[in-house]
Amino acid sequence: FIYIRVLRMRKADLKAIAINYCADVATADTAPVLLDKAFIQPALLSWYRQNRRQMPWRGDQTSISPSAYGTWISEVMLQQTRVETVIEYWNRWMAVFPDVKTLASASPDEVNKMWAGLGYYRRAQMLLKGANKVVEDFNGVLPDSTQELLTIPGIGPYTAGAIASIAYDKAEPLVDGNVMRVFSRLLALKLEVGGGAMEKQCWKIATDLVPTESPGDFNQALMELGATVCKPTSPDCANCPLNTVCHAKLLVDAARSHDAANKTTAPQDTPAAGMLKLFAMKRKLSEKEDSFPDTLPDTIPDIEEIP
DNA sequence: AAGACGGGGAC
DNA sequence: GTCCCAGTCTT
Repeated sequence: FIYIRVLRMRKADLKAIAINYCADVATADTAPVLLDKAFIQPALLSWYRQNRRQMPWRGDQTSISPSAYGTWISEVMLQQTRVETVIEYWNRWMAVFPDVKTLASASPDEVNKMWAGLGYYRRAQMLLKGANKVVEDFNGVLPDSTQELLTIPGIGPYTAGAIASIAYDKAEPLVDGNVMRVFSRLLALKLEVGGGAMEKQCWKIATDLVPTESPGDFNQALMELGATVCKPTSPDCANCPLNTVCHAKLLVDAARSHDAANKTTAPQDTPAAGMLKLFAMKRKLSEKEDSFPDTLPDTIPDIEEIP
């Protein structure tokens, strides 16, 4: 793998290597060749088991035992909504609608009442429609294949992957905002953030990366990493289990070492901030023309958008 | 491919 | 005030 080669170089050579390397990654059509699965999978799983947050749908601090139904409810509630907000709603919901059949027999008003304050109210009605479909078409049992899950109202690609992997232990991938951010940094993807190509590439990577063993924990680890370490702003690279194989961090470190060697003033104050600024530079370059400069600029442009 | 859908926390 | 979040459905 390229990064191993780079890490063995003398610091003085890092700048040039980083520039070439950046170009390599940028033009790579398929990211999987750059993935060190043998390292990433166990590292992420190990980190997750020691650092995961407590959530009732994971069986923490609740008498409700984890179920596919409970996972479904949690995943729908979590769409565009923060974990801390969802916890109390999930607990209340599960107390009133403990299983698929109870939910299916509820009225739209009862469902709305339990959803009040969560936002995106269409989700609640979709959940009700979905419960009815599960009762009618799947004998009251949430199916375990992504293909079947996708036929249920309110369940899209992300939620289908989440239920299949987390509740049914299937090696199915999943991609959400967290995963896209983690991948964009881990592999220094030079793709427009939020664009269709970006998302497509991330699904490809996720599919290649998800392990047969503990796929649910792995997928949750990826999201948990994005939520607590590889955050949108000020990522905590020092405590990241993947910081030795992160392409973005490599590039930032190279830029910093270039600054140190040339006695230029590093525009970034922390590795984290530097990473984000370097990415901003990449964005600007890719928008102008699809090429990289011969030398890194002495000052990195202000960030416009964070990957 | 783009727009709608909600409310709350972070900066 | 602005941006973003464990997305999905509908033009």
